[in-house]
Amino acid sequence: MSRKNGTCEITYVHAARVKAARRAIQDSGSIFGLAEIFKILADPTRLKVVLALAREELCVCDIAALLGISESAISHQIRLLKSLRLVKHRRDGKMAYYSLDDEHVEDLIRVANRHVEEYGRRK
Amino acid sequence: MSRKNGTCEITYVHAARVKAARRAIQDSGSIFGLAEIFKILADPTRLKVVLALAREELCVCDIAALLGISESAISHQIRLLKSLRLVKHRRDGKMAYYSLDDEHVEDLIRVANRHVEEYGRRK
DNA sequence: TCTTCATCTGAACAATTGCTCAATCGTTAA
DNA sequence: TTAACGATTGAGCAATTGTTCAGATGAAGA
Repeated sequence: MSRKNGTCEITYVHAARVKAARRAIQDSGSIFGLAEIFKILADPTRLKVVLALAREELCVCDIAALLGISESAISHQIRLLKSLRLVKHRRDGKMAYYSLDDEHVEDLIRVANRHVEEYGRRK
Repeated sequence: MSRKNGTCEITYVHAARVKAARRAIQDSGSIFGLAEIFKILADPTRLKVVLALAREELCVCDIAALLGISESAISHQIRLLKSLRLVKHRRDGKMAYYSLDDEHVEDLIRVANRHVEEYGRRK
């Protein structure tokens, strides 16, 4: 247990616990990748787009009208969703049709919803 | 189907689909609440804190040392985690011990990890 | 009491984010 | 080729975010 000038008297107050915790972090895959997938679902607009595309194949135009946001904004967001492979697209003439391309995202939203409901209940 | 000057010729190109999509969005609970829970997991530091606390009860000092970040930063982040009731604390003299206070978060991380692995595999 | 130390807080900062605007691309039809 | 139009892109912006710094708070021991 080494010293760390100024701050905590001892670097690790509970060395064994810290070691186990470090293990837990290392064992859980790519932290950065995890944060990335949560980050993309962390915005209400993107979340709505994902929910909409989980149900129906839609064009940018429809999504923009549905959410009351510019087509440009939707296009920007869809680009992000595509970069994480959450969404796939199909071209048909001038239009591009988007749909969900991931079987885990809906599970993710379902589980998150359970937390939200639980949180509200025990407030 | 009304007109929307300048942009899309018709507000909804596919009215029926848009209606179903709107339903899907409305049915899925509180979008804002969902985004909030995803947002709190969207940062690598907080994710590490959550993973660590899921395994071991730790003090701010330990977490800061473990992650190589200032105790102040950890304290700020833990405050956020407490505000969403993901983390609970216990006082013992001068020290405060934190631990996970949510049974859904680990599931959430598990499902997200599945996506990350899947994404990597089919790259 | 006074000091120490773990923790917390608020201000400030750089970095990031989500949007709008304007311009451009790519496909279709005249 | 030209015009129309859905979609895309990049610049610019206001707002938000994660961190550091300095100071405050609160509990334990001298």
